[in-house]
Parts: sequence; C-alpha cells; structure tokens
Amino acid sequence: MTGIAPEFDIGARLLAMRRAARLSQRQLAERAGVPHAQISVIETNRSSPSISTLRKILTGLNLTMADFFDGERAAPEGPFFGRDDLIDLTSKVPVSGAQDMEGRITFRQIGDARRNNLQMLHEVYEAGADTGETRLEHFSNEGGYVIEGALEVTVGEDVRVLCPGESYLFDSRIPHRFRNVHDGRTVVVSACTPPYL
Amino acid sequence: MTGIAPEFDIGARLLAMRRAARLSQRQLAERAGVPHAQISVIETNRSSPSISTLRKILTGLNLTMADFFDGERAAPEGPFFGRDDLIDLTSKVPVSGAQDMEGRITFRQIGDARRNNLQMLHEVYEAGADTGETRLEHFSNEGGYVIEGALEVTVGEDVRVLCPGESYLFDSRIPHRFRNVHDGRTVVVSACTPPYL
DNA sequence: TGCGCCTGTCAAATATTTTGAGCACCCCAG
DNA sequence: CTGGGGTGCTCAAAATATTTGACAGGCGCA
Repeated sequence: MTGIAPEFDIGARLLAMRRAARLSQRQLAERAGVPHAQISVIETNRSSPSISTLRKILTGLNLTMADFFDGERAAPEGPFFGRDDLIDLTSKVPVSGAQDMEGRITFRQIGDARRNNLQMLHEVYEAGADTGETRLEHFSNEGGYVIEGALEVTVGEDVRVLCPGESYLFDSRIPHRFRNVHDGRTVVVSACTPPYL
Repeated sequence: MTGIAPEFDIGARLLAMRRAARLSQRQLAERAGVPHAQISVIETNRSSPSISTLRKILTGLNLTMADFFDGERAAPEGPFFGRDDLIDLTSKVPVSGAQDMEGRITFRQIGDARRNNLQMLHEVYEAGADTGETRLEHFSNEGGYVIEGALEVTVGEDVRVLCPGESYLFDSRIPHRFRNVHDGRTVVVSACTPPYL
C-alpha cells in the first residue's frame, strides 16, 4: 500500500503554498533544511511525509500544522448556512504581498468546497487592500460579483474597475490581481472550481 | 537523527485524545485500522508517524488533522492580550458527556500555554452545563476562581458549590467534575500546569 | 551555439516507519 | 491458584520514506 491520503491533497496543498511564497523547490528545501528531492516527491504525492518532515518543510514556509490542515476542518453540513457557518480562510490564502495586507482582506468559505468541487467565498477588502499580482497556477475557473465598494480587477492585460452589480469570470491560470480602489471596504461574492484550497 | 518534533508533543497529544475518548491502544488501533503497536510507538514518541498513518488514527478518534494540531496554532505574542486574542479551545476539550454539552461550555486560552508551561483559561458554562466526571489523567495541578454564577465542583469525594469570589486548587489526577448550578451562565478563570492540551 | 544557472524529476543507497507476533503485567472470577 | 481477558511494550522482518547525486529541459546571454 502506498499510503496516500485521498481526501486532502497534501501534495497540491504544499505546491500551492510554496508557489504562493514564490519559492522554488530548492529554495524551500534549503530554508526547511531538507533535501530538495523531498519537496518534489511530496508535492507529487509519491510519499506521505512523516509529521516531523512536514513540520520542517512548513517551517520554511512560516506555516504551522494547524494552518496547513485548516482546510480539512469539518465544514458545516448544509445545504443552508448561517452567518456564522462560513469558514474563515483568511490565514490560508497566500496573498502575495502578504507583508502589508495582514488583516486587510478577509475570505470566508461557504460549506465544504472540496466535497462539492465548488468553492464559494465571501470576500471583504478593506480600504487599500491589494492582492498583488497573483500568479497562482490553479487550473480553475473563477468568477465574482461585486456587492459593495469598487474593485479593480486585472486579468492578464485586461484591467477594469468593477462597481456593485458588476462581475467577472475567467480562467485562473491567467495572472490576476484584485485591488480595492474604494475609500471604504469592498465586498465580493466569488466562486472557483475546482477549489483552490 | 530520530526525527522527533520537540515543540509539539505528538505522542502526549495522541495519548490525551485517546484517553479522553476512553479507548485502549488496541481499541483505537482497531477502529483506525492500524496495528496496535503503532499506537504505542507513536504515543511514546519513538516514531514520527506519516501523515497518512496519523490521519487513519485520527479517524478512529473522529478528529481531523486541523483539530489535532489546533494547539500548535500560532498564539499571540503577549505579554498582553486583548479580548480577541484569547484562543478558543472549546472544540478540543474532550468533555466526557460531550453529547449534550455542545456549545454549552466555552474555553478560551490566554497566550501560548505550551511555551509558558502554564495554561490559563477563561471558561464559560451556560445554564445546566456539566463536564461529567472527568477522569482525565493529566499530571497537572489546576486552580480556578469563580467570577460569576455558581459552580459545583467535585474533586474525588469532595463536593462544593463555589460562588463568585470563591476558588479551587487541586491535583488534576483526582477525578473531577464541574457543573453549573446557576440558572444563568457561570464564568471561571482557571489555570493548569503543565498545560493539558 | 554554448555556457551558466535555474527549474523539477529520477534512481539507488540508507534510514525510518509499519507490521504482526509475542512478552510481562494486572485484575477478576472460578 | 489458575485461566481468561484486559492493559501497554518489545522485537525483527517487510514496507515506506528520506537522502544523495545525477539528469533533462528551459531561459538568458555572450
């Protein structure tokens, strides 16, 4: 048996986190103090790393185990969700210029994205919030609808400011960026499939 | 190198969780579908289990990875903590008669218990809340001070109702139990060393 | 083109974990 | 006391993960 967990894709998750940190396998390996091949093997799910190994690697990403497995947290059953049923993903979303963005962008997920293969988020951007250029390679499609405020969305070469009632939909592989250009907060309801996290 | 993680004691944590679930190593092993020796080896920190293995074991305890590593979550630095800095432990505390107690007892931790080797909690018992007989074997000492309401505390053979201003302190190895006998909520500030979770 | 540097992957040797059986101990009923 | 059933721990073989160094492809630049 090649003990690979089916439910939660460790490899994909690590890959996403690493990409988000803009690190190569080798860079991460050095930070974490593990051989570089290790990263490759784990990301492609060809081994189920030991806790100690995973922890070392996570150290290089400044993440805790809890952070890493947060997505696995039991989600409310549904199909209906109250205000408090939304799952806060903020800490998990690897916003590129994360230095200054702390606490300025909030993502809350509706239900169990993985099970439904659909990730719906309620996103709140405080004034000035900016994801920076997101070059995350999730092979997904994502869309969103602006509820409040004004969101500048950049997709590849296209840029546009979206106001309440306006929306977007594109292939996630295209580098994209979200920026709140409103002086108050901007609220968006978005969807992504398959789920990013 | 015998890759054992120093920071977060996996073995102790698993032991605590297993005890809380009132399962023997063999019982848990069967539920989880792993050999019983595994449990022993992990609990004594003589191996750092693979993610897939740990997940299997956790399944037998009805826990997710996120639950298990929740304690490792980055705690606020301190030495001062605002209202929102307290860490909610409610989901992690294995209250014995947990069936009915859902949402009726709240535990919030102050700062990083593990680092300071001191776990301070703000506990809120809703009307009727009862921990049931807690036969948790933590080799700790714990104390508490009642802020509001009325708490019936049972320690071994001793029983007493504590009102605001009253307090308790005892060896945690003695079976104990907390019960809110007030018709409103009861609030307690407690401490435990070394930390239970 | 060819050099240098980067990327990620692969294969073989080594180290660790996992496995299943067996051991010692304790408790209780016969 | 003796057998049955429980507890957790130990051991050696088998399976897996980790490590190391080599490899192929991409990219920029002389």
